[in-house]
Amino acid sequence: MEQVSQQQSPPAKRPTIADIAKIVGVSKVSVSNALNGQPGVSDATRAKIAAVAEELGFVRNSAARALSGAKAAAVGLALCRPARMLGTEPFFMELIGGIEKVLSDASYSLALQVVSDHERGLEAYRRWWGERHIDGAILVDLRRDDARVPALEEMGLPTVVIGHPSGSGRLTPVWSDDAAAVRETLEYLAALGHRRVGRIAGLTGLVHTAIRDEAFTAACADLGLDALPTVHTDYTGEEGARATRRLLLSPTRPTAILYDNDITAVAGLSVAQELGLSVPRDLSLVAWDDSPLAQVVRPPLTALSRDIHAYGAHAARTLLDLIAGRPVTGYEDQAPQLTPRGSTAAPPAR
Amino acid sequence: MEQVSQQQSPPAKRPTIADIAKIVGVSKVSVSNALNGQPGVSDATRAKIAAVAEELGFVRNSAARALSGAKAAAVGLALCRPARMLGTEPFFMELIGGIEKVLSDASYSLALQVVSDHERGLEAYRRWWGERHIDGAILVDLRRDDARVPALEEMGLPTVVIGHPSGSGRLTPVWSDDAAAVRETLEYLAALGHRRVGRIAGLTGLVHTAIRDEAFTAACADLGLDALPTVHTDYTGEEGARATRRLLLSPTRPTAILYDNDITAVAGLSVAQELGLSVPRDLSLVAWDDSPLAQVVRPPLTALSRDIHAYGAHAARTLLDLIAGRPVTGYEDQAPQLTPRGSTAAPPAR
DNA sequence: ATCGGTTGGTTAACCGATTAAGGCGTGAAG
DNA sequence: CTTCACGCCTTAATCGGTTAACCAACCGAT
Repeated sequence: MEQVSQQQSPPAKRPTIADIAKIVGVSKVSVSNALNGQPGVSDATRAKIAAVAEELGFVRNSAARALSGAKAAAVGLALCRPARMLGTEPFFMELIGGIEKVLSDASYSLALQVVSDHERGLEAYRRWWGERHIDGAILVDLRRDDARVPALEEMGLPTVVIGHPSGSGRLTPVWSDDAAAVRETLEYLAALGHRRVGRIAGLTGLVHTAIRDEAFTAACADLGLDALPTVHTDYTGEEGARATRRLLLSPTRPTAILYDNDITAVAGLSVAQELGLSVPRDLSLVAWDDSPLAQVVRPPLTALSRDIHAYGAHAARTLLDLIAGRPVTGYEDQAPQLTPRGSTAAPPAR
Repeated sequence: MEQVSQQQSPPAKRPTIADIAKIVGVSKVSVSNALNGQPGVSDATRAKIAAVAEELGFVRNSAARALSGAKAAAVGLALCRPARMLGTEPFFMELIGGIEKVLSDASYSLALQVVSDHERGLEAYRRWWGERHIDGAILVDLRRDDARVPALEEMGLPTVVIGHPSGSGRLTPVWSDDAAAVRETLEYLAALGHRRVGRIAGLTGLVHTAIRDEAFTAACADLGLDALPTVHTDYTGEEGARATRRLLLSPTRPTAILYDNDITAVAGLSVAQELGLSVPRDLSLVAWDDSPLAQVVRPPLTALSRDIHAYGAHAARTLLDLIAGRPVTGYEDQAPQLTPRGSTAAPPAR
C-alpha cells in the first residue's frame, strides 16, 4: 500500500481583524466591536465589516481572545473510568450527547479527558483551569467525601456536580431523586405480591449508590418486605452474573431483583435462564437506566428510565448560567420513571 | 431545597512567568527557556526557577503560548451521530478511550463535539482550526465520497482518518482489514457446514459497510455459499430485530447470519428465540465487535473482536506524528479476530 | 595580546484580540 | 452662544508567553 498521505500546512496566513480593518479603512477596535455586536459602530460600517470578514473567511483567534481576558468558551469533563469499562455504559455517551447539545448551541466546546482515577481527573481540571482552557467544569461519579469537591471549590472553578446535593459541598448540584425511584419500584413489586427482594448495586463508594442503598432498606422496612443484603458490583456483566448467581442459589432466594444498571440486569437475566428460572414467572427483574439494551433482550426488561440526554443538557445549561454569573441554585431533574415491561410479574405461588 | 451553591471566582491572580522572573531575579525569557527545557540557562538557575514555579503553583497559560505561534496541544474529534444513537455504540467510547490515553500521555487534550450530521462536523473542524484550538483532527464514520475529506485537505489541517485508504484521499488513514475478517468468518461458517448465510449490515453510505458488503458477496461466491441479499440498518436494536425477522421468515431462511455490530446481533438473537428457533442449533449468529454485551447474553455471541482501544491509540499516535512533522504513511491495524462462542454451530440436518 | 567560540543571560518586538480612555463632529437643551 | 450629551471612531495599553537579536563574560588557542 503505497500511500502518499503527507500533508503540509501551507504558510497560509489566516486573516486577522487587522487585515479587515485595513481593507475597510477603520481601526482594529471598530472591527472587534462590530464583530462582537458591541455598540459604537454605525450600521453601515458594521455591514461593510461583516461583508469583508465573510469574504476573507475570517475566524476569531480564540487564543488572543482568551489572552485578553475573555472567556475560553469551553468546559471540561474528566471521566474517571478504567478505559475497559467505558463501552459498557451507555449512560455516559448519552449524557455527553446532552451536554454537548447545549454547549454547541452556545458555541461552547467540551474538553474531554478519560482518566484512570479521580486524582488524575482533578489534575486535568487543574491544568485546564490554570491554562484558562476552560471556563467551567462538570463533575461526575461523585463519591462520598469526594476530595475533588473541596479542591474545585478552592480553585474557584465554576463547577456543576452531577450528583446529590448531600455530596456536592458548595458546588452546584444537578441531581435526580433516586430514592423516590427506588421507593416507586418497591411499591410496585410489593403490589405485585413480592415479599423477598434483592438488590444488585454499583460501586460502594459512589454517593448515588449509597442513597439507593439506604432508600432500598428504608422502603423495604416501610413496605414490610424482606430485603436481602445488597450486593455491590463494578457494573460489569461478569460481576452482575456472579452476584445474581449468588442471590439465586442462596437458601433465601428472592422473587425479584433490582439492578443498578442495565448491563448487570441483562447478565442477571442470562443467569436466571441458565438456572432454569423463567423470567418473569419465577423471578422478576428491574434494571436501572433504560438503554436500547434493556428493550432488545427477551423478555424486555422493566426499567427505571430517565431522559439522560435531558439530564446532561440541564447540567450544561446550569453550568453556563454559573459561568455567566447568573444566580444558580442547583437543579433537580425528574426522578427516574418506572417503565414496566416483560421482566416483572407476580411472584410464583408458594 | 435551599441550596446556597453560589461560587465566585476570587480575583486570584494566577502566577505568570513574570512573577517567577521577579522572584528569581532573572528575565521572563530565562524563565520561559528554563521551563521549556530550552538551552541557554544554567542548571543552577534552572533549578531555582523550577522550584519557584512549583512553589507558586505556576501553570502555563496556553492561550498566550498559542498566541505566540506555539501548538494548541489539542486535537479535535467531531462525532456525527444523532444523539439518541450514541449510547448504543460501545465502539466509540472505547475508541475515545484509546485516543485519549495516547493524547494525555503527550499532554494533549481532546476537543469533542457531537454533531447531528457531517456538515456540522465539518464546521466544527473549521472553527477549531481557525481559532487554532486544535493542531490536528481525527475523522470517523468515513463515507463514500465524503465531502469532509477534500475540505480538510484544503484547510491543511493535519488529519487522521479512521477508515479505509480507498476513501481517505490524501489524508492519513488508519484502518483494519474488514474484508479479511468477513472472509475468515465465512470460511468458518462454511467449514461448519452452512450453505445459506445472511448479512445484516450498517448504514449504506459508510465506506466500511461497502467494503464488508463486497467482501461478503465475493467470499460467498468463492466458497460456493448462497448469499442472501444484505439488509442495511441504522445499527439500532429495532432495525436489527426487524431485519432479522424478515430474513428468518423468508422462504429462503439462512442458517447463519452475520451482523455489523453487537446491538443488532443481540436483537437478532431475541427475535430468533421468539420465533422458536434455538441458537445455535437452528441458527448461527456472528456479531461484529466484541463488547461485554456479546458475552452477557445466552448463548454468548460468536464475535469478530478487535482491540478498539488500541485502534484509537494507533490513530492518536499517528496523528501526533503527523503534527510533529514526522513522516507518516498510514497504519493498518490488526484485522478483527473471529472469537467463536456459543452462538455458532453446525446447521441443522436438512 | 588578540581572536573566536561557548555559556548564560539580556532587551525589544510581536502574536491577535480586548478594554480603557479620549477626540471630534452634530444636534438639542439651557 | 454656550454646554452637554451622544454617536462613532481612534489611539494606547494590556493579556502572558515566544522568538530574534544582541551582549558580556570567560575559555582556550593562536
